[in-house]
Amino acid sequence: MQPATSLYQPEYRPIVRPLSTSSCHSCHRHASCLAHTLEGDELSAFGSIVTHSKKLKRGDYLYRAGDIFDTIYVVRGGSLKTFIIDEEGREQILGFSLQGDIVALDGLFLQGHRTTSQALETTYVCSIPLAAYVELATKIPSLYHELLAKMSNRILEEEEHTLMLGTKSADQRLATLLLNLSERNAARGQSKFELELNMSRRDIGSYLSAAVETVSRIFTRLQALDIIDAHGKHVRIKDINGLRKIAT
Amino acid sequence: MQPATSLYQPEYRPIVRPLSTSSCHSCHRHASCLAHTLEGDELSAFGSIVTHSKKLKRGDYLYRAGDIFDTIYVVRGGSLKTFIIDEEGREQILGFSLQGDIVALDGLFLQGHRTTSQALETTYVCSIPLAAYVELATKIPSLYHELLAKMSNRILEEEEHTLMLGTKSADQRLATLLLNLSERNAARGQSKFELELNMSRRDIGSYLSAAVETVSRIFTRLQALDIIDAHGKHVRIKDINGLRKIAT
DNA sequence: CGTCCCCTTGATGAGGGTCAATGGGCGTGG
DNA sequence: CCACGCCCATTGACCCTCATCAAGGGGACG
Repeated sequence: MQPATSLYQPEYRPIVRPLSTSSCHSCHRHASCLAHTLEGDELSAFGSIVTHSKKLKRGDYLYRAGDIFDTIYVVRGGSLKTFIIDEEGREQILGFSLQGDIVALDGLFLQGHRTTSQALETTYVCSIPLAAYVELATKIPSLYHELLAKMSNRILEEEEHTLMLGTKSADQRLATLLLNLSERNAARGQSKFELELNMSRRDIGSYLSAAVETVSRIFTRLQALDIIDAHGKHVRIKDINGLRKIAT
Repeated sequence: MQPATSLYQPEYRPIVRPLSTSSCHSCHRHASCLAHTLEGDELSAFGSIVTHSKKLKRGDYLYRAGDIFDTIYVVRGGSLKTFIIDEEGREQILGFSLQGDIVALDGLFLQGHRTTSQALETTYVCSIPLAAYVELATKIPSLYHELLAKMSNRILEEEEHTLMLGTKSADQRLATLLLNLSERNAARGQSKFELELNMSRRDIGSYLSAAVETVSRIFTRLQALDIIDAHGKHVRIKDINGLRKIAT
């Protein structure tokens, strides 16, 4: 397996969908957004409290531990990593947020953010001020339900993450992550087999609770088994069933 | 360190508070309950939708994976373990719920429970039907906020769990768990130094992602260091600062 | 009273962490 | 525009933490 190189030209280019205008009406992503049950006036009201397309460059923070929690974000394009740091400075990546994901659900109504969220590439988000959301929700109760459902789902996600860390070997964990990213790609109408890993190997290691070296070795191993084809950030899944077998 | 024995008579007995009557008004625990901001009529209205003191015996299930999600529970007394099982039957304990804890926040408004919750001892819970809660919340919006805050907190808890699993050694993890249980005891007005571990060593191992044998050995080690005094389920913390040092 | 599970302890080995070294890309500043 | 320094990714060597296997004692429960 080669190291990443800028000389390598992948045949594959991710589909870049046009960014929506500033209206929620025209946003083709609102099926995954908090607004997905809304129509007409309600959608307009919702749209009017949303700030569209805040832009982050790679490395920019969406929010940081200690920040006041006053905004919910929806990823419009790009990706983020969210992590938490303990008293000794040890860092644990909790998840990667892709297009359509809701970010920043911990700390709601509490003392502020405990986690930090950072862009992995140029990223666009919609910002929904919490106060306005809550006020609107008193008129449109389904907004409360949406938020509760998203949070419930976030709990489930983190529980699955714990399950993975607690019960699977490093190989299984990496395979599981690749499959997860593949599924999320597919759910967004993109390729199941072509992944752009904008996070570093170190980030992947942190998410999986494995050392960078271990991650690197497993990539090499998967490549040797002809299950994936990895060139730096770009990974092609060549044998998804083989990958599933390893993930189990 | 001795194995658990029924002949051993601990000097310590947990404080058993009297169970509340069927009214939320007289419940001294509602500071930690979803009702904690309510007073007067609102509290009465809340109380009227709650079924008080459902009783579970050790081993009984509060709910199981696959069950429809229609009720939120608050632990009134006793304790529960909540776990998740993967496709291969591997089990991961996600947490232990003590008096005052809200149980069953994953699966809300989704397809049902993914996890299973089981009593570790004789346990009493209040049951709050979700539909009635939501209806009442449209009149008392603070109920929505309470629930959102609890869920947000649950996300944070699980994130801290992930952080612990990902960054700490087995010794650190067990010490961290003991300190956590100690703090939660203290928050409920009970002893910081006397713990009743109603879960098995295997359960502790699962929660910490460690083998039973490892857990047992660490208990022995902590005992040898004169940091704890463990007799089966009963554990006395003799040197909480020593324990903190190990947990770091 | 037998069976099963829980807890503990010992012996052994493997999975994966750590250390070290190499090569390449990229951002910064001169 | 180039050079330097830094970070990223990979690979090899080594070793430590912890899982696994095995065995024994004790209690709970039918």
